[in-house]
Amino acid sequence: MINNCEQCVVKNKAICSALDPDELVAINRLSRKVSIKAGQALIWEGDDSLIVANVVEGAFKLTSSLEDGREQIIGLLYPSDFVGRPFGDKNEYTVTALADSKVCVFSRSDFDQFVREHPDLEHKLLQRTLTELDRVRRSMLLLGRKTAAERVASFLLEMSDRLADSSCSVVGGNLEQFALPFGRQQVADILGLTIETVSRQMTQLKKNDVIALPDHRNVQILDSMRLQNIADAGAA
Amino acid sequence: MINNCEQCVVKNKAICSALDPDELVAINRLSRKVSIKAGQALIWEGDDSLIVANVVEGAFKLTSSLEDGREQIIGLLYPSDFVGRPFGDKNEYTVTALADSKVCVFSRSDFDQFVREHPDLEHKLLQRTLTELDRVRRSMLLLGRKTAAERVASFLLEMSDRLADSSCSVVGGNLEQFALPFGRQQVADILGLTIETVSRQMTQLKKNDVIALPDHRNVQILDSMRLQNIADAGAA
DNA sequence: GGATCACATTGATCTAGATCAACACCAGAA
DNA sequence: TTCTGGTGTTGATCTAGATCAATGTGATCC
Repeated sequence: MINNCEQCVVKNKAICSALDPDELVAINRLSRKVSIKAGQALIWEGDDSLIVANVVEGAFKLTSSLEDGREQIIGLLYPSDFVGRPFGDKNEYTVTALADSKVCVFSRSDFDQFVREHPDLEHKLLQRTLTELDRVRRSMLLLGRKTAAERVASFLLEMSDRLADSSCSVVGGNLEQFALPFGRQQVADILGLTIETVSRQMTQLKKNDVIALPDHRNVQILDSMRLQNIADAGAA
Repeated sequence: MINNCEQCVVKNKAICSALDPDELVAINRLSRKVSIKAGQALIWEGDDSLIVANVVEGAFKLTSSLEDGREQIIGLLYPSDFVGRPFGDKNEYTVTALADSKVCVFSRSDFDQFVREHPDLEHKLLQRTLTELDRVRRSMLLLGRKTAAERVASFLLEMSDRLADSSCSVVGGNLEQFALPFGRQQVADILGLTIETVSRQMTQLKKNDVIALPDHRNVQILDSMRLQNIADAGAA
C-alpha cells in the first residue's frame, strides 16, 4: 500500500498519534497522500472548506490579503501540523507551499465525522488549536505594538525555537544556527513590515554582532541574551 | 441553590448547551458564580492556569503587554463566551472586566477532567476555539497591513456585528446603532493605534456622514456600504 | 568565461501616524 | 453655582518606517 499510516514519518507527532493500530487502518482508508510543489496553493481564501490535511513534509504559509495586494502571513505550518478548517464551511485564508511538500489529505466531511467518533483524536485537535491560538495572540502583540527592531528579533527567536523542534539537533533550548525556509519578502509579510525594513534591521543586528548571516537564508544567533532583550524592549 | 445551571441565562449559548440535564447537575457541582467589578482582573498574564470560566454577564478584555506599558487587546469576551486556557499550564494573557460582570468559574483541573469525560462538551469547546482562531487571524491582517482608516472602519463593522448577537435587536444583519462597552483608549489598544488617531478617524467618518456619534460611547452607522468599502480598501 | 534573472542591500526622500501640547466637555462634589 | 478630574478632540510637530531608486550578489544557463 502506497498510502500507509503505519510507515508515516509523522505518525507519532501528528494528531494521528491519538489513534491505536485499528483506528489507524480506518483513517488510512479516508486519506490520500498528495505532493505539492513549492509555490502551489493547497487551499484558497474564501473557498468552501472541502479538505483538511496533515503536513507530512515541507512547509506551508497561511495568508490573508487585501484587494490591492497587501498580504499578511498569518501562520506557518511544518511537518506534523494540521491544515484546514474542520467543522466550518469557509476557509478564511490561503495555504501555499513554501517548499516542495507532501500532505495527507482528507475530505472535510469524512474527517469531521471520523473525529466525532474518536474523542481522543478530537482532544488532540483541540490541544493543537489552543496552542495555535496562543501563538497567534502573541503575534497580535507583535503586530500591534512592537517596533521593527523588536519584531525582527522576536521573529528570529521564534524561528530558532520552532526549527529546533522539527530538526533533530540540540534538544530543548534554541538553535544556534538555522535556515529560514523563505526569503525576505515572506519575512516582511510575517512581521507586517517592508522588505527594506527587514533587511536594514538584519544588517543592524549583524553589525552589532548579535547575529551572523553566512548567507541570505541562514542565520546564526551569536548573542541570544541580547536578542531576547531587543525582542522584549527594543534596547539595542 | 444559588448556583443553578438550570436557571443560567447563558445555558443555551455557552458550551454547557452540549450537556443534558443530568450532566448539568454534575458540572453545577464543580462551578461557582463569581462577580467581578469593572476594572478587576480575573486572570493574569504569566500566571499558572488554575481556573477557567464562562462569562455570564458583562464584558472582558484579553490583553498582552510589553514591559514599558505598551498594551495590545488581543480579544474581547461577552456573555456565553469561554475564558481561560484549558489543557495548558500558563495563561498567556490578562483577562480584565470592562464592566461589572458575572462569571461561572471552574478549577482548571476539574474542568479538564470533566471535558475529557464528555466528548460533546469538548466538541463545543473545539468549535469555539476554531471560530476564535479565525477571528484572531482576521485581526492579524488588520494589525499587520491595514491603514488607520481601514482599521477603524473594520472595527466599527465588527462591533456592530458582535453586539447584534448579544442584544435581542435586529435579526441577522448589522446593528444600525450600538453602544461601545469601552472608551477611546481601549479602541486604540484593540486597533494598535493611539487614542488621537482613533479620535481623528472617527471625526473624519462623522464629517463624511458615514457614521453619527450621539455621544462618545454610542455609534450609529449611517452608510454601511461606504463603511464596508473603507474597511476593505481605504477608499473614502 | 559572460549574460540573465531573481533576490537582497543600501541610500535618499516622503508620509502616516506618533508624540507633544492645548483645549473642550461633562459628571459629580462642594 | 463653581471647581475638579477624567475623557475626548484638535492642532503643531516629529519620526519610524514606507516608498522610490540604484546598486550588489549569487545561482543558472549558454
